[in-house]
Amino acid sequence: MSSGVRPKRVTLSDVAELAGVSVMTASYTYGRPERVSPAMRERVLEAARSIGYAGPDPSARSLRRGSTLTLGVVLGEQLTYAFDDPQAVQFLAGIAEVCAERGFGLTILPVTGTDDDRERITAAAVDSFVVWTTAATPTVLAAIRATKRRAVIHSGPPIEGFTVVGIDDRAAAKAIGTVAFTSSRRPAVLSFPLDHNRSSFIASGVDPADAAFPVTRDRLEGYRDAAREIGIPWEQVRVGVCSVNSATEAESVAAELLASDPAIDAIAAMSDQLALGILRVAANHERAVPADLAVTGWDDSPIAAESKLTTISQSLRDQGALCAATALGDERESDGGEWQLVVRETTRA
Amino acid sequence: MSSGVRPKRVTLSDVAELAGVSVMTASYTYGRPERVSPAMRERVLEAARSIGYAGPDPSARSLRRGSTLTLGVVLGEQLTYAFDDPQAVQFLAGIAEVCAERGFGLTILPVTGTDDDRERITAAAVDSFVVWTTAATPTVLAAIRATKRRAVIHSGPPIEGFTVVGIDDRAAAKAIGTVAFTSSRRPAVLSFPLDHNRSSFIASGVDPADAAFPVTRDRLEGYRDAAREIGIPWEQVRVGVCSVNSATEAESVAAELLASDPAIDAIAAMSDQLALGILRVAANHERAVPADLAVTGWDDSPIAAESKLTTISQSLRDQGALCAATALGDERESDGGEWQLVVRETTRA
DNA sequence: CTGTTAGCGCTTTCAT
DNA sequence: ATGAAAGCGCTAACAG
Repeated sequence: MSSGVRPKRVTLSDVAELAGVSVMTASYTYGRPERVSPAMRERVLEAARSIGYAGPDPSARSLRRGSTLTLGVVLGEQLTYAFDDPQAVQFLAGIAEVCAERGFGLTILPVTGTDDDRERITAAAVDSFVVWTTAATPTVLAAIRATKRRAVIHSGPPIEGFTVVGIDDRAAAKAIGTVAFTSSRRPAVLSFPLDHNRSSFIASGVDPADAAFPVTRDRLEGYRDAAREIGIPWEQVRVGVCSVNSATEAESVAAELLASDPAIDAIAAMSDQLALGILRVAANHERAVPADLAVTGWDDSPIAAESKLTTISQSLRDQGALCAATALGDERESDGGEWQLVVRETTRA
Repeated sequence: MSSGVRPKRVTLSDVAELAGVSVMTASYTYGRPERVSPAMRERVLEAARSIGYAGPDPSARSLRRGSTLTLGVVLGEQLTYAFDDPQAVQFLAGIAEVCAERGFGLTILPVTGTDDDRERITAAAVDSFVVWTTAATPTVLAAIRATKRRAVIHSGPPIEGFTVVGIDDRAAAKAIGTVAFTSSRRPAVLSFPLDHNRSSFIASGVDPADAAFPVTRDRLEGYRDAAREIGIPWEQVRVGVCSVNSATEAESVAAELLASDPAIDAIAAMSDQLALGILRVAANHERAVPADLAVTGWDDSPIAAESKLTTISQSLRDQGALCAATALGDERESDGGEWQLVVRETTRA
């Protein structure tokens, strides 16, 4: 007796009847005001008000129109993680901005890694999708493809059926890797997770192809390019894999990394967060940066500026906006996002 | 010729026809698998696969069922701001968790302060709403009420038609204010914005009733209670209003506050972020904490622990979850969220 | 400017 | 276990 109180929904035809007009006139009052005379319009609205009609039912409208005016954003794993990642949040903010501008709704679709993922995606009442890189599991991609709706994926290699928006991670990694590894004999890398296992570990000669996440893979490839170019075989380069993108996590992995090989004299990290962890470890161990240890980040977040970190600048916010605009039908303007190498004081000249 | 390529949607009846069964059998295959023999089920799914049917159309389903299985979250102003506020993000994460658990979608509804707000809310295909405090403008509340759908608002005083979930801000503010102002002669407050103007300024004897945001109002009232209880008239208590919830902003307002009256020896801040700003200013001005200046925060975020800050502990994440559960129909378990006073080292014994 | 007709794609009865 | 009929609430498409 408490929850099923649906007081027999008020519909457009109730309003029309009360106002003494046809249903269409009532409909036009809401959807095409210009087709209705001001007088009629007022009469209809008055009737609506008097019986508490709040406006056309969204589902009915969507069904009839064939469009929901809503954009779906597929976010990585436990939403928890997504919201804990400042980069993801920025990305989302960019999307939200575009949606608000165009009167589009914004539906969040968490990917948990379970079977429901497929279902949750097919069940989403959205016109198109934006996929955040780390959420791009095969299951998710397949489910989205099956819906035949427009989909944009942020970053990564071309994928059949998806528009990819993002920077060229490999090229950028090569660029910053080259700076990071300048006059280094023992370069190393601090990496994002390779896949959904999210375990942290340290290894040498990690094959980028083993990374399930495209971002991770592309950046590893770029760092490898950089190492090779300065004549260091990739097999000698240690990679510390961090399970999450946080400075705390990076601290422990970086400490372990340096313990595993004290000769390491340069570490390229996949985010400023991670780089910050390295800087803390360096401070604790009295390793001079960049003299004893060169460090680079990625993202040019406020942290980077504070820490004088050499980093890659890309506005996740802008990329979010670009992804949303593309998903909503804009013709893509550029072939990918822009990026800049920002050289500060944590690398050797 | 590029966007209108709708290849004539595949519907359930196409699938049924191809499988040689009635539409209902096909429908049951998706919605009530147990009512269909495994053989039939497989035949239907096979047919679906062969013509690329991805599953029932969400809008049609919602229309028929009378429910969208989606929760709407109304977030404050420019989404930008919402996502920049770690507390809001935590709250959102809590909501997302509950939604994911129950197979509900989650639609974000930004409030921009413009007229579209009303429209965006009525047009949202959601079953119920959760409103983040700072988004609770009269327009928004009216629009939500008009939809007659269930709505939960986080924090603040009772509002007709809404369930309020949250802690008793006034009581908590009085509790922490009392600790903050212990043996203080010149207490002060660092506050959230009073309304959507979002300007920063400093004033004495601010009337809590002037605060449009319920959180701000309730906390000011609590601090006032605390001040009075120790015999200090509220009119003498300076309030520094910060335009945004960030340490940087707090730094500048706190510096100004102390400059305006160097005798200030205690500041109660409405968030740990703000308190952090005060601590920085204290450090810069060589003011010993808590001896020369007592400081309190609010939220017990990681910052608070790091800074040994006396604060109020309330899990925004839990509250998000509680709001979502309530909005989704759970009977409320408690009359409000729990909170604890966490006394650390920034206040005088 | 207003009205008529038709039906979006699905699922809830209520049969069989 | 399967099916036939009816219609959720709305708007496109066409009259008038």
